[in-house]
Amino acid sequence: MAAVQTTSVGSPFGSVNAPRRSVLADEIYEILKSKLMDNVVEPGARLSIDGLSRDLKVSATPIREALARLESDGLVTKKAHHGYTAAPLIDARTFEELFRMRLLLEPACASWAAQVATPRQITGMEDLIAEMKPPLSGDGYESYKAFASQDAAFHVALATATGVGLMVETLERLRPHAQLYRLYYTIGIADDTMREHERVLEAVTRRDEAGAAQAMSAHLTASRARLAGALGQPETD
Amino acid sequence: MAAVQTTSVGSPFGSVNAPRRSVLADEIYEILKSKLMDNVVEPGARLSIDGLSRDLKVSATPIREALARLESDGLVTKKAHHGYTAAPLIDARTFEELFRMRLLLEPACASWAAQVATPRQITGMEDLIAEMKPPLSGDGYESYKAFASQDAAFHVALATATGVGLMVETLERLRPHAQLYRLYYTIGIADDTMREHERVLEAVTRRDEAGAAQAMSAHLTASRARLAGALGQPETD
DNA sequence: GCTCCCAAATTCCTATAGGATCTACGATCA
DNA sequence: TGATCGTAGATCCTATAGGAATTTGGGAGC
Repeated sequence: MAAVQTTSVGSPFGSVNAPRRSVLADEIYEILKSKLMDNVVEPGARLSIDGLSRDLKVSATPIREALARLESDGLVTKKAHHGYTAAPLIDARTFEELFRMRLLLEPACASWAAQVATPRQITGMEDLIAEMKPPLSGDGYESYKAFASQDAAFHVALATATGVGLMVETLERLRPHAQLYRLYYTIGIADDTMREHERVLEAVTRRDEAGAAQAMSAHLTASRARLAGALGQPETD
Repeated sequence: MAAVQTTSVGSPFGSVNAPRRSVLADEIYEILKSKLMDNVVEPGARLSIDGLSRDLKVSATPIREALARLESDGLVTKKAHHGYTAAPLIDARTFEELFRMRLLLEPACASWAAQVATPRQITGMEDLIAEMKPPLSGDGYESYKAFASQDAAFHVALATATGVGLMVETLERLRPHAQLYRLYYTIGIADDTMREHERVLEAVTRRDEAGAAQAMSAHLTASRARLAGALGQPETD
């Protein structure tokens, strides 16, 4: 490795000529996390250390380190002497557990946000809702993924507006949207999500804690009902 | 490394002559996790990869991997080119957040357990309460740690009795007792904890969901009040 | 006495090498 | 024909080596 450490053309990480501010293991971690969250790496797929090392043109050391972190994140599973596997697709039990936890956490989250959200945060959430673009009938997979990402962004912004870091961490750890977005594609998207977000935000904006909680409950209950139909169906993509 | 891989006398992991069933990195992870949870490694302490490598008589590779996992677990923090540091002691803000999250999660947890706990699970929790031994005045640090461990065990058993794996994971992720037990030592222990556990369990046993939730709320509120006094005080050990 | 600079030591980070383990395939035997 | 065994190749796991980055200590200058 050259003494001037730049991420130059030809390196595994694109062509930005900038001094390296992070270490390779961190960058590998982000790349792999992104691929896992986006399901570029299919749930259940083998992740070969040597294969990734060849693909990304780095040694196994940062790969191992990144995979170790991702294991603790719950995004991959490891079996000794067998290697790593992407965490499996959500099953019916986990789906129910996930919504059960969300129905416990997120109405409270909305209620807390109704107490303390700043006008700036509220405006930010309005922007997020305005930017949501439900996929049109016949749109490709990517637009469903983008919509799920926008959906997630609203929920994260709401959690952030509570000012309770542990709430943000707890919800992020559940990774609802990364787990659910493939189900969106299967059953299509209704416009209801955006309207439901708006109702949550309206209650937050008028500092109506109970209303915010109730609106979030309604959103999640409806979301669960919408997605549940997709659980038993094979992928259509 | 010999073809017959045994953890023989003289290896870093004690003197049990048994075939190796796990890999070194996993074992290092458990050792370090234990030291961090038990505060054998002080909060805020540097964790030198080379130092640990020398101490544990293994190469840096499994150390790095174990530390990477522990980073994602939230037990250590890493700064590029500086290395790893044990996560700091709980501060007042985190303390408040922690109880806020617990007051959201654990009453619901108790309520769910009241719905579905098996008689066997209830008996198990009774045993856990019976085994709790509050430290006597003048007892050493270790008995406080043991009590905190018993305290934690009851909460974990209750979460397990809900049958909701995500609830168990979510509470484990918060690691309340590992974070709080040093505060127990500072302010001493009242007998109230055991009585409060008993009240929770009585409500669970008679399937009183609301009663279980209320008893858990009361327990956590009292626990918070008991421990809050210790937060601003310097360590006395 | 304080500050700055430089060199040496230490530590972090990654690549490489080698051994252990697993998997797949072909050959042999009953 | 099916089961078993052996071998080769692939992959996982750990140790070691070397370079990069940071820290530490000592000396010089103000």
